[in-house]
Amino acid sequence: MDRKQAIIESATRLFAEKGFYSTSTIEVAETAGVAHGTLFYHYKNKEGIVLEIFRHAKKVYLQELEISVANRPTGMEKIESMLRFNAAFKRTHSRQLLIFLRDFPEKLTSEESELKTMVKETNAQVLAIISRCLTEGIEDGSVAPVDTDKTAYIINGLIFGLLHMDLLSPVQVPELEANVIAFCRAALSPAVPEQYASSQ
Amino acid sequence: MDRKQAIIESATRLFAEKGFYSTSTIEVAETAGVAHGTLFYHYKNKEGIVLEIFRHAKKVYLQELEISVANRPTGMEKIESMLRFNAAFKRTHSRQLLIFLRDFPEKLTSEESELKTMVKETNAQVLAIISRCLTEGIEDGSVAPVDTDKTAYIINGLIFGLLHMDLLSPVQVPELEANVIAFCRAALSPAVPEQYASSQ
Amino acid sequence: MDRKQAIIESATRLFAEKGFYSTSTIEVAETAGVAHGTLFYHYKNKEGIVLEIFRHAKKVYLQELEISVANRPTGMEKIESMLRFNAAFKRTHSRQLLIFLRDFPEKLTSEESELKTMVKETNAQVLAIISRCLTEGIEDGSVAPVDTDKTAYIINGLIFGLLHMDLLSPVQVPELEANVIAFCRAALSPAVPEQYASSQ
Amino acid sequence: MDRKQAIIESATRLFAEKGFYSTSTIEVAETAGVAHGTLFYHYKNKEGIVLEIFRHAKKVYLQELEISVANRPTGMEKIESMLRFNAAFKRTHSRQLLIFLRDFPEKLTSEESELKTMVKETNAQVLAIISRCLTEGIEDGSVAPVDTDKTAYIINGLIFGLLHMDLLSPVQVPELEANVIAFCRAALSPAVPEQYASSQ
DNA sequence: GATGAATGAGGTTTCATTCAT
DNA sequence: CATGAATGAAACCTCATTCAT
Repeated sequence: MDRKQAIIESATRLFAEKGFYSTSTIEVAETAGVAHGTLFYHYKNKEGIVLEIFRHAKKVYLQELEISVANRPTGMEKIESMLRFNAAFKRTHSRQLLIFLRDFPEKLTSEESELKTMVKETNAQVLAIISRCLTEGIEDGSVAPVDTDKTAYIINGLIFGLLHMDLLSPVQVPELEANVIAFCRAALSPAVPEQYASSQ
Repeated sequence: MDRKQAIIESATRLFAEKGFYSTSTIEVAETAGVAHGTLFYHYKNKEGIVLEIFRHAKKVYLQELEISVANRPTGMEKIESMLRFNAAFKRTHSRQLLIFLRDFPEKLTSEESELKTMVKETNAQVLAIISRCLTEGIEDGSVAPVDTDKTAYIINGLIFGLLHMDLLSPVQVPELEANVIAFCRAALSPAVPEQYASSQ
Repeated sequence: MDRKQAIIESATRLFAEKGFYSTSTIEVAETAGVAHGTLFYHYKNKEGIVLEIFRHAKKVYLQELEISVANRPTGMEKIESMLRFNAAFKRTHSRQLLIFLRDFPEKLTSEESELKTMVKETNAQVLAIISRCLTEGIEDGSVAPVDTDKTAYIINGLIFGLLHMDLLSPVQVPELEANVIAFCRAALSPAVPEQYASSQ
Repeated sequence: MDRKQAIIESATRLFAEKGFYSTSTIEVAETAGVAHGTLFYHYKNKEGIVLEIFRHAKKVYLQELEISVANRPTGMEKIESMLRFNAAFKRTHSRQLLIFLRDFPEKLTSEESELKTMVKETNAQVLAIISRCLTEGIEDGSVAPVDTDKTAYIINGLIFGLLHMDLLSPVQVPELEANVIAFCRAALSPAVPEQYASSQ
């Protein structure tokens, strides 16, 4: 039995259920079936455990995000695919996302932690991907000529905000995937519908 | 000087700068120039202090939000005005928003606290306002015939996500106000531009 | 009952008996009859407790050392009086001295602690006092013309070394007070005894 | 490379630099380039490592100390030679002495350890050597008729105290070798200078 | 209304040592 | 001979809250 992996699994579950700060390292050890000290043999810190969780999630997220936008004919379809992927990722990795959204904002403004660096990197890559899709969309005519960088921030904000509402808000959020896609499609489509464009 | 008010002011500043959980009640008392015990004479507990901060911010936010959408001719313009108001509120109440965004996600999924109730109420009201604006917009022709409830969630998510990025994300976010308005306007505008609509 | 004082008294006893590092803060609290947390209300640290012990001992030591050398007619008699005072202080403050000699060498080479500063100051003052006595002794003819600064180091080293042996060495040290005085007197006396000096 | 020796060398360096208690066994192993478990294969425990260091230093010290006093014509010259040797040993074995002076006082008052026995033995031998030199000096007329045992304690205390100041004190200690010799010579010389003694 | 001394539960981390391989 | 994963005891310290004055 791999103790290192058992620790990660217990931690992911407990942190998601009870919160990082409300879960004691003793609980993690007990749930994983290892001695308390074993945690600190394998990971430097309590934070080290959660970093391992995030490192893995980040890697999977970025890899699959890249795949989701590849092999789509137009920029608009790439954006759409990306939105779909995000909705799917929320379903498969809700625990990791929940831990991150709920428990780490605090770290992000204060200390210069490894977490902060990871978030910064992930953010930058995601923004770059969105921006690239928009640029392609503008070139292939599927997207209106918007400021690609700023629009990337907006789409990223939209994804993040909906994720946050879904996982953390005390209000019940309905299924929005189709509507979000329609919303973005409408926002990004060239202003003049094609059937009219030809008549100009 | 009013001790009760001094406590709130110190707390707002310290919680915003250092985080709610990283600020001890003793620090709040010292900064406010009152004895430690005085905090608990005026407020039930540490959370009571932050609740007072939020209660006030909530009241101001909802009042001014209502005002911002009143007296606008069309639904679309109400939405626009609301977006503008949010950007302005972010500037005037960044500390309160920061405390809320950074430090309270934890409470929102776990306990059935007064905070949770407050957030639920505020959320519901904001969603209702947006939804109402959209309905009016559809009626007056300034907004495309969308599902008003779901679109309200989307717009709310967008606002929240951008707010979050701006205040908490380690990446530097550019000024997006005008772009956000353009984005939403494009997303919500009736598909057929007016000049063509008339020719149908 | 003064809890702050009770803590100091228990700590002095326990640290002397068992050593600073082998005494837990819980033990100190229990012995003093206060809650564990009370230690940290009154003192910043475990180290803070021992610093308080030293601060007091330092003050008493330097004050009484000054008194012991005042009002002695010659420099040689001042030195003698100082040696006597040191022997007496060893008897009245053996616990404080023991704690210091046994448990703090470690701190003195590494960190830039308050303890280090205190030791440095005390050392400098003691050296200055000895040096001053020697200078006076040379002027009044009771002390041979030695290098006062270096000799002050030597006498200080002698005092310290004997103290250390007495309190810490596993060998049993006999009563040496009179012999030490004779030794120093011989070392410092002008080379030519007075009865012969006149015949020159 | 000899693992056992590598461990001793790393330990000597680390213990001297960082202190025995602040150096973990894992650090010693890493620095020595051996596995953690290897330490406990070769030495019973952490203390066993330092005992090995001291055993060697003790042996060298006593051997060379004996040599330093042999073949000197008078008792006084033996004492002088011994003082010189101590100053030299301080230079060649500062690390071992530092570890001993700084980190082991604690052990010396409490447990009945092998270390305590070693110190006791060393101490007794050194005192015996000094005492013997003094006796010889008294017999050959180079030393005043002092109580040899007690004076041996005093000289030992002086050597130890100066060593301690030099290696551990936060104050900068000047070069004192010549002065210490002069001090002891003056203290031990027969009171009546020879030119007068003959005239009696 | 205001104080501040006192509490005590709770949490993270360190580390020498063991032992199966 | 040598390893290194695993242990678990022990320690320090923080802090919101209480309550007698």
